[in-house]
Amino acid sequence: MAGRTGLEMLDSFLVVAEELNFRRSAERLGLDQSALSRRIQKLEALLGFRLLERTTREVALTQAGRVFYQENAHLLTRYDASVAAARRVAEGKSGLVRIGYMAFAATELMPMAVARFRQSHPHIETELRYIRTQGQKIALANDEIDAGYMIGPFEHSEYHAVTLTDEPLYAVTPRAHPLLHRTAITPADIAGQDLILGDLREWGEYRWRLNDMFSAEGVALKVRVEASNTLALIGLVAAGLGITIYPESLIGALGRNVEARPIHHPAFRSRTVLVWKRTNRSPQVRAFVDTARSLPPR
Amino acid sequence: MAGRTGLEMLDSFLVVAEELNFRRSAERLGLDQSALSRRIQKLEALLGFRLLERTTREVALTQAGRVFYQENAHLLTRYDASVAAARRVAEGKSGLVRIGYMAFAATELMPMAVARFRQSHPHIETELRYIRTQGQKIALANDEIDAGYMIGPFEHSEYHAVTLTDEPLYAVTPRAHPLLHRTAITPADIAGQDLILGDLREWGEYRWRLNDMFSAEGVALKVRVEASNTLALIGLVAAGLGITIYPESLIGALGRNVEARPIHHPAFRSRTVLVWKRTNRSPQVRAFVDTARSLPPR
DNA sequence: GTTTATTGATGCGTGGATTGCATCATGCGG
DNA sequence: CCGCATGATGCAATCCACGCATCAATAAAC
Repeated sequence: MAGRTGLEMLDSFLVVAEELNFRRSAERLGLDQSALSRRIQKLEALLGFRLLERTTREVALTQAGRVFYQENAHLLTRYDASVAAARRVAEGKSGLVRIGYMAFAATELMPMAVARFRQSHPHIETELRYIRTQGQKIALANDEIDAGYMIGPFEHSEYHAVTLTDEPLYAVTPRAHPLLHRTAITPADIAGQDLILGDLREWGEYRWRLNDMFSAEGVALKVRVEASNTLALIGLVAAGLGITIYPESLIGALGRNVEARPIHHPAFRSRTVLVWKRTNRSPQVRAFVDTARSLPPR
Repeated sequence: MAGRTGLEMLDSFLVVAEELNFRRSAERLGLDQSALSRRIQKLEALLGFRLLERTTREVALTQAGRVFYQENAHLLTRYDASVAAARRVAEGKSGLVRIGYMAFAATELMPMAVARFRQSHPHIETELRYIRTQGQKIALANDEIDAGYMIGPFEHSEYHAVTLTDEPLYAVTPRAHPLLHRTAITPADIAGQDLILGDLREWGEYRWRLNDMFSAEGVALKVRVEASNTLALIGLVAAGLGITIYPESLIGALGRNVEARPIHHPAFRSRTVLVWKRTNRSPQVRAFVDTARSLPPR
C-alpha cells in the first residue's frame, strides 16, 4: 500500500505490536531490523513514554503500548479506506453532481438527462436545485453547483457552455382566441394583445430577453397582469385576461385550457445552455455533460 | 503538538483544505510556503490523484479532495486523543490493574488493599480474579494478571515478591470440642483428630503445605472428609464430623457455629505474598503494590 | 494602461534524518 | 560450553525535506 507513506512510524509500531518480534516485523515492512528498531525508538522518544518492553529474548507491550495499539489499530484501515473512496471519486466511479436548473429545463431537458445519467452512472449521485439563471451563475462561482441549465447565450472565459436547445417561442392564448385564426403569428401581432407575464423577480432573465426582442422589433409590450406563479399565470390566460409567451418545450406541459401557436421570427427563440466551470475537471461532471449533450434533440 | 510527527503530510493537507491558501497554511504549520507546496504535491503523487485545483489566485478542493478531507478530518483528532490516553496510562494517571487472589487473601488482605487503592487512585481500574496460587503463577507468566496474592514463600528471579502476612494457623473445631479445653494446642494434638480438609483440586498449594508441616513433626493426618467448598467444609466441622485448619485471617469470617484456637508452633504459619513480574514496570502496578504493602498489619 | 502586490510553483544548496551493513551484548537451548 | 537467536548500536552513504530566492500569472490599485 504505497498510499500510506507518511504513516510509517505508526504502521511500524502496529506491526511490531502484532508480531512482538523486530526481525519478522522488519521483514514484513520491507526494511532492515536496525531501521525498524530506531523507528520505534524515535516514536517512543516523540511520545515521551515507552510502548514496548524489550529484552534480548522477548518483546512485550507496555500498558501504554497496549492502549496506543488498541486506539490506533484501525486507524490505518480507515485511512486506506478513505484513500480508496477518494480514488473512486477521482476516477469518476462514484461521487456527486449538483445540478441547477430553471423552469424551461424542468420539463424535458433536465429530467431526461438526469434519468439517463443515473441509469448509465448508478454510482454517482445527483443533486437537483431549482435556481434561476442569474442565481446559477453565482452558485457556479461559489462552487455550490457543478453544472447549471440556464437561459443562453452565455459566454465567459472561466466557463464551458454548450447550447442544448434553440427553440421557438410560442404565444399561449385562451381557447378560441382571435390569434388562433391566423396562419402565422408575428411579433407585431402581439403588440395589440394584453399580456400576462411573470414578474421580474420570478422570470428574471427571460423577462429581460422578451423586452429586448420586442423593442428590437419596435413593439411595445402591454402588460396587463404580472404573476409570480406559473400555474396561476396559465390560469389567468385560460380565464381570458390575456396571452403569454413560452418556449416550445413548455407547451406540452400546459394543459387543455389554453392553446399555443409558434411566433414566426428568427430572433424570437429561446436557448438553453448547460454551463460548468472550466476548473471543474471532475470526471463526474464531464460524464454528466456528455450525457446531457448527447440526448436526441426533440 | 509534537506527538503527531509522522503525520505531517496529512496534517498539512487538512490545514490547506481548510485555509484554501498555501501561505496562510504554511504559516499555521510553521514552515515555508515552498515546503508546503511540495508536501501537497508529494501527497498527490503518492495517492495518484489530485486533491486541490490551484490557480495562482485561488485554491479549491477537487471532489476527491473533498472526500479525502471529510474522511480524514477527525483522524488527527482521534490520534491525538489516543496519544493522550496512552500518556495518561504511561504516567499512571489511568489504566487497569488486574489482581489475582486466593482464598486466604479474600477476606481482609485483598479487599482492604483494593478499597484503599481505589480511593487513592480513582482513575485506575481494578480487575479481580479468583485464582489459586499455582494458577496465579501461570497467569502472571502469561500477562493475564498484573499482580497476585498467593501462598508464600515465593522466590523467582523474574518476579518481585513481598510478604504481606505471616500468620499462625488455627485449629477450627465445633463448639464445645475437647481441644478447646487445652491451654495450648500443638501439632501433636491434631494427630488424633478427624480432619476435614479441602480436596487437592480446591486447596492445592495449601494442602501440600499442611502435609509437609505435619510430616516434619512426625504426625500423620487422618483425613475423614474432603470438601471442595469452603462453606460446606465449615458446615461439616460445625456438624461435629471433625476439625479443620485455617490461617488467622480467615478465623474472623467463620461464623458462630465453630470455635478456633491457635496452633502454637513456629513452623505452623501461613504466609501470604504479593507477586508481580519484574518486567512489569507500569506505575499502576507499582502504585497498587505500594498501597498493599503499606497497609497496617493486623 | 501601468504598476504593484499576492498567489502558488520551482531551482538550488545545505543539513539533518534514515537507511543498510557490520557488529555488539545478552540470553536461550543444546 | 558452544552455537544461535534476539534487539541495540557505530558508521558511512544516501536521501530528502527544508528555506531562500525567484518566477510566471493574475488581481487590485492607481
